[in-house]
Amino acid sequence: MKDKRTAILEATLKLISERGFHGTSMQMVADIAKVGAGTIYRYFENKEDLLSKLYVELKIEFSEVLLANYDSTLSFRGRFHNLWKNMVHYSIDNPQKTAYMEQYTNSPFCDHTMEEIHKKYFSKVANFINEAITQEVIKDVPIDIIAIFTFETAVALAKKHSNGMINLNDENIEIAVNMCWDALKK
Amino acid sequence: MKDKRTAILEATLKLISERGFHGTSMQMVADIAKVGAGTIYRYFENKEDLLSKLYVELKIEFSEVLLANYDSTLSFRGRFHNLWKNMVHYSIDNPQKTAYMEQYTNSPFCDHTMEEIHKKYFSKVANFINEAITQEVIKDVPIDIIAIFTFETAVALAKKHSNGMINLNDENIEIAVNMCWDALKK
DNA sequence: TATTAAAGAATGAATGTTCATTCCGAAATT
DNA sequence: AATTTCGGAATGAACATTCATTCTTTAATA
Repeated sequence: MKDKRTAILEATLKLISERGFHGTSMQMVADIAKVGAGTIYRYFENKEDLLSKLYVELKIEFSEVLLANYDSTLSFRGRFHNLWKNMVHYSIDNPQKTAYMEQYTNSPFCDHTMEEIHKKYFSKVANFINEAITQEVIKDVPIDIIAIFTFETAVALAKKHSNGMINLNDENIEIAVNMCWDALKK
Repeated sequence: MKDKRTAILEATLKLISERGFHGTSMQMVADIAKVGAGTIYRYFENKEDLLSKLYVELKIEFSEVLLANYDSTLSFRGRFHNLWKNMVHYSIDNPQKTAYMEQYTNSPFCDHTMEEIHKKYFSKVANFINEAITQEVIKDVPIDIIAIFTFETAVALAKKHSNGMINLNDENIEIAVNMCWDALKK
């Protein structure tokens, strides 16, 4: 039988991605997780702790996906294409996780504590970018600006796809990744 | 003395941008607006209605800012630069409004009703983009993809600036708008 | 048997909303 | 001009409900 902590996290993800923070009570989480309400407090300090732990776990998973097929024999452009497409495919395939992360990021829950988490888990991606800058393959621009053009566009595209507002088929993904690369390349 | 409806909207903006939906009660709004709690319900059906009306008003204001200095004698590139910079400057100068809109967009409050609102108020911007596509100045790509590369990057940059995570000085803005144009141009 | 885990009813604080009442300016009446 | 009447805007205490969290009891485990 599934571990209760995991069941609680999965229930939280499902409920909050569909109904938002304000629309999700601890009782609902307990019901969906098929767990007593009090049990949640054996695994998490309180609601805020639960939300924050879930966010961090999702971000770590996300950061690992990005470099899943990293291949240093490829050109920077090739590696970037892989990384970017990984991001889009993950976001499309996991709409609830994407919605949750976006919601959390834009809430006051997400304080400056999270910056360190981001720095820590995305350090390899940062190294890759910095290397590309050093080798004058992409523009010499503050890395946070590069990150925005890379991450935000991919996630936003996937969100709009999940909303049914655009159709992100392979052709459109190819178009988009090339637009992104055009923005970055020297 | 300031009109009460406006006072309520301003209080809501301030509180929710700082404390989020869940952290803002109607009583708090009433206190900040210096209004009785019941008075809110003379102007808005309920909390959801208040949040939605505020969002629509902000979006309309935003859409008007974009084309404030529209000048059809300029090149497409020139017009795009103006539009994009308007967006960034507005987002930087109005961090609370930006935070509120982002929070609302990523919440389940924001349903498909809002799509029509967006379509309506951003139609002039859409016309501009479509014209640029027709004249083969920018890539022939679904307009929603263009929109994401334009809007999301600008707003995300401004948000990170307001967080203190990057410093969006004039130089960086110039860099960023050029990156954006590189993504779009044919 | 002793210890830990789980459950879910109980609790008290907080929330959105309502509604009986007050207030205020303008019109009507004297 | 002075007084009364009137309408609706504004109020905020009161209400039912919901919520996060705690507590007590029961079950499982070693």
